[in-house]
Amino acid sequence: MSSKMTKKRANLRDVAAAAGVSVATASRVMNTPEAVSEATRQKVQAAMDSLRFMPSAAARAINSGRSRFVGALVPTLDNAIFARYLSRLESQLDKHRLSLVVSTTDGIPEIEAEKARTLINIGAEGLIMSGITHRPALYELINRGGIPAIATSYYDPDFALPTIGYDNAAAAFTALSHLTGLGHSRISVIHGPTETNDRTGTRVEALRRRPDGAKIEFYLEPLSIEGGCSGVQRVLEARPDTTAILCMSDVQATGALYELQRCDISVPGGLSLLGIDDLPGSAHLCPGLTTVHLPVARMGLAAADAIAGWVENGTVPEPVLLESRLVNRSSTGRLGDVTLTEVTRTGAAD
Amino acid sequence: MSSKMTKKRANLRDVAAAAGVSVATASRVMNTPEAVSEATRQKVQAAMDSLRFMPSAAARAINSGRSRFVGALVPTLDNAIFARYLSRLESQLDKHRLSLVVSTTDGIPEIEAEKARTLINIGAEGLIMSGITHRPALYELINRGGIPAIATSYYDPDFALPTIGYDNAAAAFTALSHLTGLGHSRISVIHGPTETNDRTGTRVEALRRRPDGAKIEFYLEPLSIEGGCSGVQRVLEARPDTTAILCMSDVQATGALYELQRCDISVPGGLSLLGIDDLPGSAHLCPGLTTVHLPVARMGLAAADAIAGWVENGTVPEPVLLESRLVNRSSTGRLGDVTLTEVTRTGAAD
DNA sequence: ATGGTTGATGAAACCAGTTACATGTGTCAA
DNA sequence: TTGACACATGTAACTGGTTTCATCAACCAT
Repeated sequence: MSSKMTKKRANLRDVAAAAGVSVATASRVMNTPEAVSEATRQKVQAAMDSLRFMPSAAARAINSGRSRFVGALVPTLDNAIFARYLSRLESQLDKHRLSLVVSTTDGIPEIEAEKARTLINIGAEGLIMSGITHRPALYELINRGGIPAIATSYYDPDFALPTIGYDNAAAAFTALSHLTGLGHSRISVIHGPTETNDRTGTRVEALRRRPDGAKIEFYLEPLSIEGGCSGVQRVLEARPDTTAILCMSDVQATGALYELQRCDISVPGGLSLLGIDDLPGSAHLCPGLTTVHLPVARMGLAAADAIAGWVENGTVPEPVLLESRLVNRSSTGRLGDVTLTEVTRTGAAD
Repeated sequence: MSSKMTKKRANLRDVAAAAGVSVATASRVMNTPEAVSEATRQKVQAAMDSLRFMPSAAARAINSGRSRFVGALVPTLDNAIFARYLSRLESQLDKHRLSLVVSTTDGIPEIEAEKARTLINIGAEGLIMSGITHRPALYELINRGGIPAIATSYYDPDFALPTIGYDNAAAAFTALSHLTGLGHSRISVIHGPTETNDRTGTRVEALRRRPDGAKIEFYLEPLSIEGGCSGVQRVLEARPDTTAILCMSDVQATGALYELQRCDISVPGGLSLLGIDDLPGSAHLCPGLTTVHLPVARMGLAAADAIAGWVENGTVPEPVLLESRLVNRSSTGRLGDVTLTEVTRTGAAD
């Protein structure tokens, strides 16, 4: 055994001692090398290399008060809509030299609050949440720490936190209007949980309040392809005179389309199908899914800028409303009409 | 103006002073409350509440030497295969009370090295990378800091770092064998970049070395739906006698299927189509995409356990080989045969 | 020759916690 | 009555950097 088996990672004191300088000088070599003479710089550099010195992130953070990362809370990563959003969020945060910690909540408020606590415990400088419905404990946490926090996927200028998102009620109504404009009045809506998901809740509520002359029935299903499948089964059984199915998410619409095809019901000849989200794959279903495009990439970008401005300069961001819009592909048609509408080839980039 | 506008966040000293105790006692209230008398505990707790005290993550980290988060480097979040993987990675890391920082590299080694540096700078305790081809600078970084790091999506027991993944060559060969077994011999392969992506590179190389009696031509295309579309265009132009198209990723296969349908070429009647990945949506294309299932969810789970064990106990993980397997749906058929094979309804959960 | 300025460096305080060790008090058995 | 011991608490060292301030030598203009 050698006399010194010190495996401990070298710190700045070790480096300084090895180089025969003070810790202050060693520190300067890292942060303000121009303030150190060339000879000393090289001495210290050599010591750092031979000791395999790596600065401690925690020690840095304790001085700067900065951790250089923020946390995002999303229901799931398995839905492409969130993946797309996070993708842009991460790349834009990177431009602000900020990293992204991702936490999934499964859409459960308790888990969200718990994960938010974890994010703050590990040092997140800011929080980006999904929607505006959260546990009181989460708000207390944010208030207590004065943590910059924004809510996304939902626009509400009156909300306590800055919101960056789209008008979910308008998106649902855009979808409904498209169907009623095509002559449909017996419409079945397949949607995910509304209790814990305010985006879905707002969409459903908008349709209940402004049925636009249509007779709408609602079917609650899990937010998955399978949910879309079973939703269609229920619709066909309970309401065979339905002429159009409106899914509150493209994931469910994908499942619905699959099930309709399995039942040999042509779309849009036999039944019109409409989604909300505009996933990357929705354009490539057959027929291409008509849907309401949600600008999640722009949202990721805006959210990144907003939280970055807040944590860097203390600028509390303004709410941002992003416009959703109908993407007319081939899964919807005029009532009683078999002519296909023009195909929009690929999804929009935003 | 009030006499004290001290906006600075309260620290433990402030709390201790307000409660009339020492910092040590205040600290104990947080960490070992059972070692503090009930009366003192309440005094301190009250002081913490009124001062809105929040412990500093950095100060904690500097003492414990733990940051409680690890970093993952993936090419992109936009491909569902990575989203699925990260989804499971994150949920399993959470069981180890570890958070996940996600960094995307666009498959560019320089960006990967840079982002790895950033991850370590902000304090990541471990690194989970994709594939085994990286810049020397990245290895130096890992070695210098002695940072636990594993490579995923690739199995190679001889690699310097522990690998957790599948045999990419075997996956490609499984796909090829399926096609040759159905009588196909004029096969066109559409694949993504091989220079920067060793997973794709290994798959392509495997097919070049063991063509299994087939005449294979290779078409390099971007790893996107559009890449699949243009790949099909090139195949139809350059090699119209092709009887089967093998895509090295489901994303490209999705685009290929779309383009084939646009050209009124039935699948598998006119042409067989095969993918690799088994995305959640692949089962719901029409026809359902026959593909090689890559166990990315199991991989996320294994990677989480591996890196957690390493950072918690110093246990260097063993390489893990995960089996891929063919998922036979309806996009491939016997040469000259129009009979559809049985449909596998949904993707496997792993 | 001398006062002023610049440049390089070190000593020590500081950030915000944790924790080893010391101290003091109260209880109980010998 | 005293020694032993548990319990509650305080003192101060410690984590690993950054930064302020002081020091000192070299250089330059007066």
